[in-house]
Amino acid sequence: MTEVRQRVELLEKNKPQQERAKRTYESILCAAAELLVKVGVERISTNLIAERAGITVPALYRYFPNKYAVLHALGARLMDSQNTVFRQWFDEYLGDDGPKGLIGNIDKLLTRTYDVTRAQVGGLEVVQSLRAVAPLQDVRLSSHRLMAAQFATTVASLLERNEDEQIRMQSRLSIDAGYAIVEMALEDESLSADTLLREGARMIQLYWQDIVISV
Amino acid sequence: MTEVRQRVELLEKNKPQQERAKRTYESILCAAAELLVKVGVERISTNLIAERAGITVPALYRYFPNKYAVLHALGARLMDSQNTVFRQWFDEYLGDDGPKGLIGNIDKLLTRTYDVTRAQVGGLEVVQSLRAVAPLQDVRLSSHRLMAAQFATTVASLLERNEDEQIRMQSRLSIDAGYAIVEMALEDESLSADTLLREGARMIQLYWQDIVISV
DNA sequence: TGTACATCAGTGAACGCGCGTTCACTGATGTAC
DNA sequence: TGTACATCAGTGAACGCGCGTTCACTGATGTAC
Repeated sequence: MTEVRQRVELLEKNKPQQERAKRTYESILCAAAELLVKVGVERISTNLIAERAGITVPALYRYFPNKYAVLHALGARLMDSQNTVFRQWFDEYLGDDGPKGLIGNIDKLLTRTYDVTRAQVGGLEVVQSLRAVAPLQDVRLSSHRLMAAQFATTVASLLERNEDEQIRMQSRLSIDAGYAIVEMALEDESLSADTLLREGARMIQLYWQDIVISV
Repeated sequence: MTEVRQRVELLEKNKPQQERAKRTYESILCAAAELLVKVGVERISTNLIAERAGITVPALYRYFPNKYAVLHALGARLMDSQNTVFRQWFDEYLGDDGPKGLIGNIDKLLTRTYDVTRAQVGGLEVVQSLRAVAPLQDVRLSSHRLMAAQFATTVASLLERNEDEQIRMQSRLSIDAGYAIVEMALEDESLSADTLLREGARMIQLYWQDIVISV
């Protein structure tokens, strides 16, 4: 999605420095998250955000150039949480017995990712917006690419295999499948998140067992 | 996602009857699809759609009560195509040797779904909008539920197993995983769609081989 | 400890614009006779 | 084959409203002396 469409400034303007300003900044992000749930991406506006945050619109413009920058900040924060979860999981289960520690504990990763996304107000809506709004797509994509790269490098070295195109692709596929399963569990409330995540993890696990065996 | 948020009328108003009206109707859907690509869900409007379709706004209101109804029609049409692809694949590969015909040919299903989605202008953007816009979410969910139900019923009977909660969930998981992989191939152009779909199909296939064995 | 002052933070008011929506209307189509 | 007429399809003009954005301004905070 490197195509151009509409270029939009996503960089934030002034950083909040004083205590009061930091509270304002947070209340903007918080209001935006709530509105994402309440009215959706298609209806959210700087006016609505400022009103809900209890400030005037020019105060919002002090920190963000437009609504996309607000969503960007919100998305970047969530991707950060997810990356952190991944890194912690990775460090925790990367044992001495090759890639088995990782492959055998994918359910933990999915569950923790589910929990951390669910914990943030509007977590699911943020992810969906990152997907649907073109200027924000790179936030999600580069997060996934980062994790996939880390996974690929480590697993390749554990298997004493070259880190080739194939294993990078397999890693990326697994990362995205994992997130798709988490999103599915969040989207469809008629399903049991628990069993869904467990089965989803099993699917990815079986895939990697097959890859490992065939080496 | 049965929560209320904003209720929006999605039913279409007058059906086009005359030849000219059918062309108008089509040009509305076509313009909407193009605009979804060009400006995104957050910016699309009845004004823009009418302008691009070469008609005036009241003409659009003759057929649709609002922009959500237009997106709904667009989404329903795509889901229909995907359902048709699924049904055809299902009938084609449902052989006499149990579920092997289906399980062994998941790559065909993914490829055809990819092709049909790619063929529609704004196909990916439509799917992403169905996800991100709350009043439209049921279109996608019920499509996936339908396919999952069909798959579950058939596979359960082929395995001479009860169609219980578990096999329904496993079917649903597979359906959604499949679509996630197709969307991934459409989203990230830096990946080879071909190999991605093949590997993704293999992941789902290994999952079902394991389910079949454990009976 | 007190205060003057620089800088940071937020306000009120205003703007032009595109949005969704509706109205009474004109024009196009198709068919009954 | 021609035409009158009912119905279908699309128009032009208008509306109030919320949007994004900017301005000169007031008020709050923190610190140098």
